[in-house]
Amino acid sequence: MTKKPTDKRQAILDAALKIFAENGFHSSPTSQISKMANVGTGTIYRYFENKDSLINALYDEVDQRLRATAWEDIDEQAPVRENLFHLLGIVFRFLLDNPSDFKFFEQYYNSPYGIEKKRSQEETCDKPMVMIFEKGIEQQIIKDLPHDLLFALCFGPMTMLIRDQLTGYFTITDEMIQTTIKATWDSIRL
Amino acid sequence: MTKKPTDKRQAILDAALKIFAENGFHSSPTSQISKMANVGTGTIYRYFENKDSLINALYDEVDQRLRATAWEDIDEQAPVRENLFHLLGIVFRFLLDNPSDFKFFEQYYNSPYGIEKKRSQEETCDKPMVMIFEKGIEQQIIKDLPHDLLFALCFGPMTMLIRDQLTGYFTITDEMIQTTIKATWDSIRL
Amino acid sequence: MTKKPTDKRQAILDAALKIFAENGFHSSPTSQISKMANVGTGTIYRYFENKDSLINALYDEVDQRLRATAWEDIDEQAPVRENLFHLLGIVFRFLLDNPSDFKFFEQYYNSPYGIEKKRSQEETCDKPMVMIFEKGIEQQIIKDLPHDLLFALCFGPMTMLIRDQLTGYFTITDEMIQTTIKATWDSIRL
Amino acid sequence: MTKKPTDKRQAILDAALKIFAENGFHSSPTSQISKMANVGTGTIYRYFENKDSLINALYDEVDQRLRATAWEDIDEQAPVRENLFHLLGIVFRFLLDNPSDFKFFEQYYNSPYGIEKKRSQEETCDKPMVMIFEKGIEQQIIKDLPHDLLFALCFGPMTMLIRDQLTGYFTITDEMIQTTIKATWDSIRL
DNA sequence: TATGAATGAGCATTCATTCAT
DNA sequence: AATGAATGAATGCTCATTCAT
Repeated sequence: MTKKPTDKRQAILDAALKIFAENGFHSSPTSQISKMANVGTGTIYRYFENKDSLINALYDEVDQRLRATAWEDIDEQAPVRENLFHLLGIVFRFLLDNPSDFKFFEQYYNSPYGIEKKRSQEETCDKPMVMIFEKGIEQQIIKDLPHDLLFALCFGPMTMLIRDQLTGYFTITDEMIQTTIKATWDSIRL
Repeated sequence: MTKKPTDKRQAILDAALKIFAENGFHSSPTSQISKMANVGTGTIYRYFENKDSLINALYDEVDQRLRATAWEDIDEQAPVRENLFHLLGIVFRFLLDNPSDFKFFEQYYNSPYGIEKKRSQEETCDKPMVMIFEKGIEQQIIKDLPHDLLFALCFGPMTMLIRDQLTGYFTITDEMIQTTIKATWDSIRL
Repeated sequence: MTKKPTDKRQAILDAALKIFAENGFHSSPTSQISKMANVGTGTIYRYFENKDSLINALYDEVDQRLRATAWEDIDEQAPVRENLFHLLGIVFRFLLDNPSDFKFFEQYYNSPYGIEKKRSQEETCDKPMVMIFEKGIEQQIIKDLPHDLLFALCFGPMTMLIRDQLTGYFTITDEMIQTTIKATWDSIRL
Repeated sequence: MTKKPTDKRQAILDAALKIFAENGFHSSPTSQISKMANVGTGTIYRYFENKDSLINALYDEVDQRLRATAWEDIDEQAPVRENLFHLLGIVFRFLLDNPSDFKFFEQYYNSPYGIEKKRSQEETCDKPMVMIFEKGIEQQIIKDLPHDLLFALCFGPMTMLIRDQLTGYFTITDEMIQTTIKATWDSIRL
């Protein structure tokens, strides 16, 4: 049984993610990616128009993965607070466990790519967040603030902590995760 | 009155900051920088050993600028809460008013440079933060958490909001700044 | 029939030899070499790690060529004197007929490359020389001197004459070659 | 008492000789030369039109030095053989003791400079050689060969040995010098 | 469909030379 | 006369992309 075409595409994406996360977009020659993916140099161009396309496709994939994770086990009937704690915990854990995804994301946002992409919050991992926010505001549990602000309050601290951990600055414990989520909750609760 | 040698060095740094912020390190040819700085290509290498040196020197300069701003008008005798609100407000405003500084910083941290630099929190804009944290903890006004975590809680949301604004996502109003700071305070207060 | 990959490598070596011999290593841009070889600039770097590698590979090639020539028609059973005259004649002729090889060699030895290479006499064109020397010494036909000295006595005059001829100083006739070899023989014979 | 202008010229020549001998013409920036000579970068251009001029002037100086050495203690009345042995010994020793001069010379001859200069044998260290050759031939002590050939026979072996020694290949002893001169004599004597 | 050799535009960096002081 | 900051042409090398097989 031979590889399905999808396999090559996926191998390229997987290799690209690792290499981009490690070295940055511009220090990651396509030749290195194709080598790690065990495909020919030209093959990348059969699946992606050019390097930029590959980067954007990779963003979409990582974004999908994160979104799927965020939805995981969300019980729409559960209380807002419980859902938020659950979701933040899952995302936190996911990003810590998938540092390449995190690094790629950060790089993407802080580059011309991210600016062009003009992250559309509605399309990211935040459908459930929106649901939680709206329900929380309606129930007068969460401050009535713009979603963007609530979003930044929820993910800003987490993001900064993970970045610090990845630069070797310190180690995040499970307890620290809970403490952070608790503090995050304090910042948005009414 | 003739140009001091510092002028050229500064012209290079200024040009580099703008171009790096706009295009990223790797899409910013030294030739473009020297052109914008109105100096010869070779002149950059009289002031900086190589492009990496320039980037690191630029980081130091921006860091200095931010640190100086953070210390501004801090009255050590004033209440903790007041000092924190003041400081966060100033930093928020500074980063919004100096988007190139912000973009450069973010890029730097999310690149091999930042990882090598291993941000030493004690040396950044946070001497006053440390003071505030310690005093707040001592007075049982602020949660007794690691400084790193408190730091992330203070600057994470702000950072994410500014990034969003710079990607054109929305506009941050003065009222929003105050709201954010208030929420930030809620996340760390006891 | 298509070009074998070796063709491009060889074309690069050939072009490099001519240009190096003419202008010296440092006045021979890789762009000029690639142009004369009818290949793209980057192609050089598919076959050689960098310019230094190219130079060293070229040395190996020229060395091989000379060595092969020196061995040519050597009849191990023939008398020492006959063998020596034959070999010196062949090498003399070869270097006169291949001035690029000669110039390249001289340049190589009088540069940091040659010093690093630390010419290992045993590995150059001199296996047959060693044989001749040892046999001659054993038969008490040749002076019992260090091989290095015998080597210098054999090739020093020849080298200097060829250099003079290449600088346009005068023309070496076949008779001159024979006279030189005869004199060389006189310097080492017992 | 301040430096005479000549001092600076000489300082530049001295520095250039060392640096050229060590690194080759093209790996010896004028800035490095001026630094070692303790003069300003521009100062070189007050004494020499450009780098090429400096190289040629340096050649002339080294050449003068060698010529002066060769003439040293030559007693025109002494026997040809004695004079030749004396002169070769002095030159051999000089070149061994002044490796920078030797290396510079070799580099010069094996470069486009040397070819342009078209070494005029009459102008080098060989006035005394010519005298010796002519007298020797007249007295039927030396083979009646072209001066060029006699010259190559005299200096070829010496040159090759010194080069070998400088590449670290082996060490030349005083005894070796005498042996070499003796062999050289054998090659040109009748 | 897949490959990887070949390409050449693009970039960091060097260094001979100039010229204002 | 002497200086050294400034210059920019020149060069080695990289890497995204193409295309013949």
